[in-house]
Amino acid sequence: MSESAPAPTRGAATLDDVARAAGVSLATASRVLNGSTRKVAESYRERVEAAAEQLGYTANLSAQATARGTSGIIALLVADIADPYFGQLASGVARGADEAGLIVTIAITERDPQREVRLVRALRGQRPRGLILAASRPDGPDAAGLQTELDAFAGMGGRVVALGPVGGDIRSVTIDNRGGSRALGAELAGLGYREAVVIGAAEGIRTSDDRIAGFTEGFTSGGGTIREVLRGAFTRDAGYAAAEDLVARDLPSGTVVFGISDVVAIGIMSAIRDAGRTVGGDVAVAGFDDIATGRDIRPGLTTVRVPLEDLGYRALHAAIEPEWDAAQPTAPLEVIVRGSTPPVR
Amino acid sequence: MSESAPAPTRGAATLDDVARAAGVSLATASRVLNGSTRKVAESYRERVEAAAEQLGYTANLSAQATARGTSGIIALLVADIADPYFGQLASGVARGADEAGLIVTIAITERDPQREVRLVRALRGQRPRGLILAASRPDGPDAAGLQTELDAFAGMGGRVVALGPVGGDIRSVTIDNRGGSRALGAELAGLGYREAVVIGAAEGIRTSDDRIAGFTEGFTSGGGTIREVLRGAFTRDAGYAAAEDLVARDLPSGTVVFGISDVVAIGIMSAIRDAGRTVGGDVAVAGFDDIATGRDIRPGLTTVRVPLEDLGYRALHAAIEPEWDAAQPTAPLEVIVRGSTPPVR
DNA sequence: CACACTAGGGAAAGCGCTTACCCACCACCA
DNA sequence: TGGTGGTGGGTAAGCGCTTTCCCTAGTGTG
Repeated sequence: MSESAPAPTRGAATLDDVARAAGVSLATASRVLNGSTRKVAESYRERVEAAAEQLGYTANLSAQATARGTSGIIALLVADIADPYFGQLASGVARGADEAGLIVTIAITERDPQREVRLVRALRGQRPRGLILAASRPDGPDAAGLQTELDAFAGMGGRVVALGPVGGDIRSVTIDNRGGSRALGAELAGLGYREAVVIGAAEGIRTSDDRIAGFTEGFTSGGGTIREVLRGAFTRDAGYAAAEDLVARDLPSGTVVFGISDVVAIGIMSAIRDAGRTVGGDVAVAGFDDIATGRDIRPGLTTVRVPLEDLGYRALHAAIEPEWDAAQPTAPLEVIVRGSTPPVR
Repeated sequence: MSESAPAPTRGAATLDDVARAAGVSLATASRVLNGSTRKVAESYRERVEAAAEQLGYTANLSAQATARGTSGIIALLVADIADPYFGQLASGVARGADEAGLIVTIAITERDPQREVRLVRALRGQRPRGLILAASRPDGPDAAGLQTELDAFAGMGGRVVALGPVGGDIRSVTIDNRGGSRALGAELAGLGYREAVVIGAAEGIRTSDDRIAGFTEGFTSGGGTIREVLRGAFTRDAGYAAAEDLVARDLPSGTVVFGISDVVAIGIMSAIRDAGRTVGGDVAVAGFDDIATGRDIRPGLTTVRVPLEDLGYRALHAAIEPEWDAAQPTAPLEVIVRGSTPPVR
């Protein structure tokens, strides 16, 4: 009688164990279990499969990667995985990777450019097939160091994909930040708003700059005025702090505050309320991204819908597809007006 | 003069390249760069380090894992990374892993038990040092299959850590779901509520069952009555759907609805509002977990604070520490009363 | 019936590392 | 001056796979 427990006594079953159990050579076992162009006779195939099943064999991916010289790994670099923006993005990446039979490893930059450089270097050790950079990087002093690492990465055969436009021959998945916020600005002007304050991230961060520029274009061409542009970061707390300051100084009723992202906008809303003002009729607020939360807060947050999950999915594909159409249709953005920006009566 | 560009022309620099460039043996280079108990003379060390730097060498982790027979990888299994609950948890895991110099790979179960089993098996291929199961699994029909995979995993030398109590010799990081919700129930009864409806996940899901039981104890012992327990899942949409149904049928003003988790509670709040009712004075709502969003919605969501980030961090340590005190002090839970459950006047 | 071919299994040479194990060399001591 | 231990570098044997070659059979052809 044969053992029915698939448990090898010590350690994991190796291909060698399987081959021995099936009474075939290592080569044949490999061909059957881990794919090959070579055909294997049905009778052998069955024996190998049975043995593998019996031993609970799973190929050792590290060894496989060493032997093949390439590794089914996709590395994903995000600023903060607890942030819903990155969460949704990661979700799309994970889905795509799963479909393609790839594994995703994740690393957190904590928005620290130096840390980002270190992480890219460390991740290189895995010899990933692709590296997806979702962390927004300023084009600051560490950009050179990053570029060096990315070059090394690419020189190693890995593909780098960035979210947002970048220089070099790096593939990137972009959204029309400028156009989206222009449409938002225009829409708000159309609703009757005439005064706006923008709360953005630090100058030099491309996404932030683009959104600010677009919003300004749209809002002013619709007849509005940008009273002020404050700088913070892409976080809820930065939005809160900036808005707190704003309210304390001077924030006339009827003003609309544009937070560079929904996360920021949500912080802004809280600050406004904590200061005893109300969001909507008194102070209007708008964001960008359309994270899930925006739907559930009251009033609902006016924003620009970004297909984040889809973006992650596309980034994954940009990382694995041999050919890549750089001029690929960028996902359409859509302005979503909710209660946080009621029409000015 | 020496090259200043650290770019190897083709492929990544190997340890062999470094050794050759430094004029030392492979063994010495390995000892210098990748740690060893053996000492290496300063002069050699310097030469090796210079060569490595010069070539932009980074150890190939796959090869290292194959040779060492162990892999600095921690696998994390979550139901949905876009869900803030798992996002915060993952954040803690990532932080701990980073501190320990480990890499985390993430996989998404999509709450599908069969998929979970498949994923555990696939993840085994990486021969991870540890596997953290954060997906809530029902003790359903697939439990046996999962257990088999987990045993195989453990038999391979990997450590399995589950969030929430489990059988077997699996380490687990738990929180006092029952005690927390008991306290919440008591608190709500103390605020004057007398009628409650609970919206939980499917029967058999431990976390849900514990929270329901605890809440029931606390609320009834405070003089309240549980009118009804509805079943859904740990998602916003499930909460929404259940509450929608509830409101349509019959939901007297003054009732408090306890959502098994904040995510569910947030769905409940939206459904209540979309039905034209108001949250707070009319229908009260409470949740569990204290995800970040709960702070920013209005009224604020009454909940039980769970240190999610910390939980993830502890799970990571449970996975890597050789010794593990199962009876470790479980993080204290704290009831947080916010505007969604005003005192009954 | 001899002669190409064409499967298709197996032996063995890697892949990039780690790590016994061996050994030359240099004190140090009696 | 001849042991006798450290030190510390190098050699080579793996780790678990993949893949190139080689080689034996089986097949079809004139």
